[in-house]
Amino acid sequence: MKFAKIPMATINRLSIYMRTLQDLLDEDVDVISSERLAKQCGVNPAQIRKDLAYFGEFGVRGVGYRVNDLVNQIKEILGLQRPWNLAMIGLGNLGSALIRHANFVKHGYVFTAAFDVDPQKVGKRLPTGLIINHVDELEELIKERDVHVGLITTPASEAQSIANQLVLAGINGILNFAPVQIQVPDCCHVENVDFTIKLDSIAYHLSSGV
Amino acid sequence: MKFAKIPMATINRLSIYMRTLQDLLDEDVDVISSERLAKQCGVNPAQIRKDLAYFGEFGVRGVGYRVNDLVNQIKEILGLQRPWNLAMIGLGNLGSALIRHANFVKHGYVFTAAFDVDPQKVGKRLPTGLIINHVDELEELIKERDVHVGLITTPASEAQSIANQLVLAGINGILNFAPVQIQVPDCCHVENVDFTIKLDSIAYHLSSGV
DNA sequence: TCATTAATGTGAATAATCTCACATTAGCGA
DNA sequence: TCGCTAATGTGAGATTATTCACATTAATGA
Ligand SMILES: NC(=O)c1ccc[n+]([C@@H]2O[C@H](COP(=O)([O-])OP(=O)(O)OC[C@H]3O[C@@H](n4cnc5c(N)ncnc54)[C@H](O)[C@@H]3O)[C@@H](O)[C@H]2O)c1
Ligand SMILES: NC(=O)c1ccc[n+]([C@@H]2O[C@H](COP(=O)([O-])OP(=O)(O)OC[C@H]3O[C@@H](n4cnc5c(N)ncnc54)[C@H](O)[C@@H]3O)[C@@H](O)[C@H]2O)c1
Repeated sequence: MKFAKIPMATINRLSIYMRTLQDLLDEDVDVISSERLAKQCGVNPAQIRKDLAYFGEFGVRGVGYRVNDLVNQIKEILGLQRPWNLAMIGLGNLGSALIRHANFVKHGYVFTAAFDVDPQKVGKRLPTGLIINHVDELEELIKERDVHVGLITTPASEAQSIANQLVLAGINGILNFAPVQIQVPDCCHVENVDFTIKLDSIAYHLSSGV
Repeated sequence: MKFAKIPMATINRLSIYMRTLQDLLDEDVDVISSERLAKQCGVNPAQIRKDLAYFGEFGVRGVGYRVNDLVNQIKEILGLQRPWNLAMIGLGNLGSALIRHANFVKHGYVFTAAFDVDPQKVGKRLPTGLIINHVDELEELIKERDVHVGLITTPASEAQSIANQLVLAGINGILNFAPVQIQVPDCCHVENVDFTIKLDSIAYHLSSGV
């Protein structure tokens, strides 16, 4: 089953499996079957086995998966055995809430740069110790601090312009929180986060006969 | 094409179309073809036509779609022609950032209740004027204020317990920001928001040969 | 050592989703 | 009025994703 094209959905599920497995580790669970893991993750057991089968054989037949090993295997698959450096662009309500959130560090993501245009904010030191720089210094600092991924939390009107600057600075991954579709060259991978889409989906389900 | 089962993916895309169309309205665009809209939304033109075809015929052959009409049609489909009342549970970093965000109101979502357990927070008035109540009063106030959807922004350890309380209070829709899979009866629709999954996906793409 | 067992790994079947290609039709101008 | 044009609406086909079902195999204990 090697070298097949990997479904995007598989990659996303691997993240979910990993989080659940990490919780299980905290509860001192050593081994888990695809059936039990599936129940906790809300998926089909065969789905888990198939997802993993794209990358190798990680289980023990008749036994299940060793939780600790599987976490490491999934980290390896996703490229999370190394730290990733992040830059936040836009330190408003959302950007500030995100950057102080401990969960990122826990998963190997480190903010090594933060940018804004507001003179009130530029120069300030964040709780993490990081200093907010002016967006004019974006290209220089992104290269200097080896930033891999940019998080856009500016107003929507600025998002495309920021994306352009990030691409110019050599960034290949963007997590965009602004509610616009940004255009980038193929070399750059964009993921969008938009909560209101999820709310709309709930509204639809509540309206249309549940 | 009526009365077919509607793909979940279609519902999510309708939200995206709607946002893009609203932007177009602001730019005084009256009419748009599926081709142009598709480009802006990053999808296939036939996809848009098919998505809309599940619900009726909204375009004009040879011309395109009237932007204003289509926005209204999509709102109708998604159940957004009426306001939805939200409750935020957990007014920490994330909850506070979200509740002061103007975008929700713009899309017809109104926070009518906010809950926490922290004595420092309970009783305080938010910028919107809403007062934070103790989570003990959750059931009572949710019924009283006709809340339809609950947003969980408590620590992960509390999320399941809050979900249980929301269900007991009669809530049928939950937007969960805590990084755990919560279990609810079928009558309740849950959507999860987890940014780190998106980051993992970016990490995967950056690692595996781009 | 070898049968038993339990849960994996996977080919095949099914289901869901997307894309193509084109017949259809509203609007427009001659 | 009628033909032309441009873009919709949609059946059929292609693709992608999920689930089933079972052959396979590591561990265990008699
Ligand atoms: N806050 C939320 O809960 C929330 C929810 C969903 C989406 N969003 C989106 O996230 C984005 C940020 O939301 P927010 O509530 O934090 O807004 P905000 O206004 O509080 O913050 C925006 C920040 O971006 C800075 N900024 C503006 N232009 C800039 C530029 N060119 N370069 C760098 N920085 C710049 C501003 O100075 C400000 O600090 C918006 O696009 C919003 O729609 C926010
Ligand atoms: N902040 C982020 O950027 C971010 C990002 C991703 C996910 N999340 C998740 O969102 C959740 C909240 O994150 P945060 O950074 O705002 O945390 P936080 O600690 O700042 O806020 C949590 C709030 O919940 C309240 N709370 C605790 N128990 C409660 C209960 N039983 N009932 C009601 N309120 C209760 C606390 O008093 C606090 O105000 C966490 O699950 C976190 O993992 C946060």
